[in-house]
Amino acid sequence: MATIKDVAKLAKVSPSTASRAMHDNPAISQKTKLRVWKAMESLHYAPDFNAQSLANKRSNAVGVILPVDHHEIFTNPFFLKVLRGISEACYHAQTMVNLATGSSQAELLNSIDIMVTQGMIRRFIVLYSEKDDPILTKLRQLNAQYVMIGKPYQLVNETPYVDNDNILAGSDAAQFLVDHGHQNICFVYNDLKKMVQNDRMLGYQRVMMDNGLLINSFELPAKEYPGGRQLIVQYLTQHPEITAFITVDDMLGLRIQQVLKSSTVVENRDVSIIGFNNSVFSEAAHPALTSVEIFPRRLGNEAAKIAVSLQNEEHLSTKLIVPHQIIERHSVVTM
Amino acid sequence: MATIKDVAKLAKVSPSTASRAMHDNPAISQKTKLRVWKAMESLHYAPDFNAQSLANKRSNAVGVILPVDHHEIFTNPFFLKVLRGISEACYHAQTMVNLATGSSQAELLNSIDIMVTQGMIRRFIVLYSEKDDPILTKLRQLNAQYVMIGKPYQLVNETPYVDNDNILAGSDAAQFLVDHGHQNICFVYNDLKKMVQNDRMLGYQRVMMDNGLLINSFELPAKEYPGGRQLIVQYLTQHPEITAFITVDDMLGLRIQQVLKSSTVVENRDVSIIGFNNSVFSEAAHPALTSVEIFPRRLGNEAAKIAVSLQNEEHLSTKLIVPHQIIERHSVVTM
DNA sequence: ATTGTTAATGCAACCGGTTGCAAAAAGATT
DNA sequence: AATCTTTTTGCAACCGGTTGCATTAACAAT
Repeated sequence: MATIKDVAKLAKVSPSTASRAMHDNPAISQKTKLRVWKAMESLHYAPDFNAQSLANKRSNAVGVILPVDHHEIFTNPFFLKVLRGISEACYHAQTMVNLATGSSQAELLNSIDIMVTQGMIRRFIVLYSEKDDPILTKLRQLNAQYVMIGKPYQLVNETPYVDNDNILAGSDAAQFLVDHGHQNICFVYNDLKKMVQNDRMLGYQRVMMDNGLLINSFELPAKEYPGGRQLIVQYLTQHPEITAFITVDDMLGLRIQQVLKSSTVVENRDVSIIGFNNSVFSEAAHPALTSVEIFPRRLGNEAAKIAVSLQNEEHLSTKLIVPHQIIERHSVVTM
Repeated sequence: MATIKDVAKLAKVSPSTASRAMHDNPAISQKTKLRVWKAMESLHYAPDFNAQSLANKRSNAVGVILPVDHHEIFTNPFFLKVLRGISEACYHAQTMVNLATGSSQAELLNSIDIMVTQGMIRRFIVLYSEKDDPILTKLRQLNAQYVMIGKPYQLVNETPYVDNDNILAGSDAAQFLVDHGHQNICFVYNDLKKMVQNDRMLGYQRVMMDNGLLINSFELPAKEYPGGRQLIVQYLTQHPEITAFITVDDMLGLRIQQVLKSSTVVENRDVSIIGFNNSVFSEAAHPALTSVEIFPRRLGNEAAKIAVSLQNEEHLSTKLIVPHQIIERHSVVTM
């Protein structure tokens, strides 16, 4: 591997000049810059990552923070898609991607601490947003920059983020059902601390109110996985008026669908379902699930682009809204 | 942040002694070691990651290589689970996890090159195994160490890997069907260059031959996603004798299931299905898919443990076989 | 005590970059 | 030609660790 000294030698300048030329420092004359660039080229020079981080006291890697997953549930393909998007953007930005590690919240917090204090990583992408997240407190306390995927709960204006317009998406889903003649629609969620879920619910509520319809919601807690069958049957029997569900993730929709198909108690009940995330599996379901595509890869990609451009102390709060799109399949029928 | 000089000062030794004490170098006396350790403790000292990498010319991060995904298909939750396992192990080993980036094979190759030559990352975990993979050639050429998840195609004996016994898993799946009275069983795959698929097929074949049964296989190529419906219908009509499928991934099974349920052409045909990977969605299907659980998190975890313990030039080739388990649900019926 | 051996420590250079500041070069002014 | 400005460059220190080798301390043997 060529070092900057090799470059300097070849260009007949000092290493410091080579370094400055490399960074297009205005103090260096055009002539020598060209010489240095040529030398870099011909030696296939690329700066050493660690040396640079050490000298700059700041690495140009971004940290990626996945939600801790308590119950093996959130092996949701969504995150993998997001990761692909991040990976793509970081490739083009010549930036390394570092996964925060750990399997509990405490471990994750510690991991982030290490990444910042020992690894000099100062920019993070947080792949989710939930209320009162200690991770964010930690990041702020460490003086690290971060972009979120999902709308922040606090400091909305100061935090750069990329998100779908989940309120709108929730409205659209609800409106879609209303347009198909449904009046008794239930919103199914998981954990309202997650901002996505919260926002989608808000959107749903707005449409219901605008149409003078009753609001129904049903929590199918993460802990209930993979059971929850009981809960679903119970809800269905207690609410015979419900003709449609909006589920905050396709998986919940799929579970309801399964219960509907397999439980004798609620047999022959025709219930429509619209989910979110357009997971590959919703397509394989029968009937194939109508779902809201939220373009996770794009979310990741944009988030990463923002992350790599984050300046040191500067708190510019870019926001970017990625569109969503209802993918119509067969799980919603007209009343 | 405390540096090693602060530690040295506090322990009244030179930085070199502090460094050696920290690494438990036998040249340092027990007395001073204790003094240094105490100092480290009280200053909450932890070595700077980049400085260490620079001085050692080797970082203690591991690189993670996901398969390139050509058609947005392999957003398989499998990989996310593996990642969780890796993340967990690396946390405990105080090792950073670096994702190789890029969205094409060429980009990935380049990314790996950069990680090694500029980032000094020398240990990788390759999350898949396929025949004639240029990624491996690159890794070898860069003199990097790697662990694979999945049995290597070449250099089986020299390459450390963790895998399920996929031949056995394939056999078990086939035997399971045979035990349920099936004789005409078809093996459905995606891409036989993937070693998992290849091995499972081998296992399947062995059982069929041992039982004097005919071997049938059916390729449902990745490119056909999300279509392939035609292909499935075609296969089913051309092979009326088939009563059961083994699919190399649950998703393929789910797709066949869907076709069976929704196509009038093949209506009323009772076909059993057993899949692999026990994805969350197979449970939500109707009938719930019987599937082979391969414990991806464990695979990732073990692979990471091996990766972090990989010595510099040494080619010890640990192998580790993670058990599998058939999760019996309702998609296989007795003939 | 003196010398020989071995164990324990420190000096100084190095890893590959960056940067403040002084020095040299180039250009402008008288 | 001498002096003053303004550009352009290089010296040397630094980032925070590691390590070969010389040095010193400790101990044993005579």
